[in-house]
Amino acid sequence: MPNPTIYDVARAAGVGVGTVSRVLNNSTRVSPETQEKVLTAIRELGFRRSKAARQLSTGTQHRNIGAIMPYITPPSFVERLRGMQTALSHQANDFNLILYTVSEPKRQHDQLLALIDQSNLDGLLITTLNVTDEERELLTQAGIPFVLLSDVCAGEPNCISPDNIHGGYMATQHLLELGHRRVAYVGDEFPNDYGVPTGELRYQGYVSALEAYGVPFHAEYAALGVHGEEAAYKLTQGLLSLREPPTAIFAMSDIQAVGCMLAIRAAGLRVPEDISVIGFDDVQLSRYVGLTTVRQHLEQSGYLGMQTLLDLLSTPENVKPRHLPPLELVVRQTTQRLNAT
Amino acid sequence: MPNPTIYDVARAAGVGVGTVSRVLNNSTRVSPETQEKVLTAIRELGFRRSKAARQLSTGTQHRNIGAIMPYITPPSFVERLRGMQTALSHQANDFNLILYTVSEPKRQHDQLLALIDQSNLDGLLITTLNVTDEERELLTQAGIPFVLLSDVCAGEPNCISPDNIHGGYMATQHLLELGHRRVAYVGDEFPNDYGVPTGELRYQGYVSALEAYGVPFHAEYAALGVHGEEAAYKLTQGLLSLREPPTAIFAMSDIQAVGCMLAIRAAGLRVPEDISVIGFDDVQLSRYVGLTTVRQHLEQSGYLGMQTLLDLLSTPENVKPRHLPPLELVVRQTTQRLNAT
DNA sequence: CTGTTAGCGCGTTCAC
DNA sequence: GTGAACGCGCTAACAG
Repeated sequence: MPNPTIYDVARAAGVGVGTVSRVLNNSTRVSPETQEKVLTAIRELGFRRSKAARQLSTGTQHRNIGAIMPYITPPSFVERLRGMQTALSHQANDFNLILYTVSEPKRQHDQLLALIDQSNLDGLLITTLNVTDEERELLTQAGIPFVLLSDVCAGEPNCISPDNIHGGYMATQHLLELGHRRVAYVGDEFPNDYGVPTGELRYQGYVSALEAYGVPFHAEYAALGVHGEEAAYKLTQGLLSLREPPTAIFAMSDIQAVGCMLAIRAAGLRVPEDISVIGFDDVQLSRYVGLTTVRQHLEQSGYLGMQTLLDLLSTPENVKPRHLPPLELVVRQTTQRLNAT
Repeated sequence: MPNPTIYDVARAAGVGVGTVSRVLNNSTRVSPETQEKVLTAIRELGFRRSKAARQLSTGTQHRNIGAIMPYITPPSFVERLRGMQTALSHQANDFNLILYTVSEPKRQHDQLLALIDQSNLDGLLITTLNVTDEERELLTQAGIPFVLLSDVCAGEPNCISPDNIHGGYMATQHLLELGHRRVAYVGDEFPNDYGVPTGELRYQGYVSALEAYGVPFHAEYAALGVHGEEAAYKLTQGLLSLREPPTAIFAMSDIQAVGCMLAIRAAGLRVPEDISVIGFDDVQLSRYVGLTTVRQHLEQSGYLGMQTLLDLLSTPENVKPRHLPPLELVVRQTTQRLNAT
């Protein structure tokens, strides 16, 4: 008997199901001896009551909101997650937040299908993941409202996303304004495994800033690789070994900027005296290491995403799109004027 | 009509519930016109099918594991969370991970009760939170196995926890071995809001190391406050303004160590030339800032905690306690021999 | 105090 | 193709 029910327990204990239910909910008084009989029966059968049946019977609907993202390793994802959780605790305490990560990029589609099929979700927050039209259709068909926190949905009301092209422009502009001309870019290769163009957009911003300032683009200054600090470290080593190494680097994320700085220092050079570095995101870490960066209000984007989703759940007809504050240049200690020292 | 059912939909569409069910699962063929009728009825009524009923009927049990922690702000919590998630994706893909944070310490008990009462959980991972005997009793009574990742359960099989006293000793010992005698401690005040003695234990390690090395304890070197980088910053300022400031600081967490370093540098002093700093945890951040620390394998502790819980769920009778690797001293660039420069 | 029974909302046979 | 039953496991209201 794989899944014993209260009936099995009742039979084993020689009582009625009502009695079993009572001891389960230790509600009304049950005689100590029958209570004991029931308890032992439960133990021996390994009985565990079905949540579904309980919910159905009591009418207590559990509301679940899923948050799916590639992983929770880079701080930027965690900060968004925190924003979501905060919004939930502020506005809707009766929702569960279920965390999903994509174990493998190839499995993303299957995982999404599983989520939809299980249909256990009332809403879904999709972070930095591409969603095909077919998947959107399945989601809406399954009645699961969703909000996207990525660049694949710009302009849609259920989309929270900064202007990454502009952000890339801002970062590069900052370096150019400081007099740098040999400005390198370190970022994700594109298209990436998750089909999200964030890296490409920031790169575009980089290219167009160079153009705007009349600085010729050099392909060797564009160092693209997988995401993360380690990869950025290696890419930077490559940059440093150029016959004309850059005097400034724009890394498309703070975590990659940290990798750059580590590589620069490992090579015996100083930041910013020898090479300026600017990142992107402004995660907490950046304050600690004094990194100049472009702030994209990550936590708030999670917060707004959750708010939008809750709107979608309560008043689907009438959701006003919520907007992120504009990107901000945050100047700290890793950038300086060319030849200032 | 707040919660329309398939019956309502069927009536509105002038069909039977079976048909509605069919279009819902777009299984067997339904005539396009009736399909349309049903769809519009669904839309107009705002019908959403009950997950509970569906689960009950299909027999698909959803398995949920809860992870509750005070917050997800400090990286140490996130790293444990990541370990849990990884273990889940490795060993049991059919479990959901539901994240709970304690909005207010006072509400901790109520939130736990709500979790138990909703009884939506198959298991619970409790991180850095104190659990009273009464709460444990309620949990077991509700048939919810749980694993504790904190210091309130040392020795129990469902407990994952490092030897924090020893860790505090190790950190302090490192500083003392380097010749420091004016060794300060920066850490959480105790008892803290969440009733967890971690801070107190590390502090005990600090005190006993001093004693072992024959270094008199000075109360003014023990700087206690709320958790976090900002508080550590201020505590350090206080330490620096002493007539005999410390030459070394043991901060009970890496994040607090960062606060110390920021304060030291803001005061125009250098780390480690003027003051050595050692932290505790070895979160990712610490590698980036070159912090000397005591590694407690946070991610792995989340991983082991989840494994233990899964054991508890599958073979309750036969769970072998899982052990964390021993604490490790990780020497980087924020500590040096007294007067070495 | 305790056994019995009627739903909870949906999926799924069955006959039609 | 479609409607009408039954059952999923549990709670609650009702008799006893």
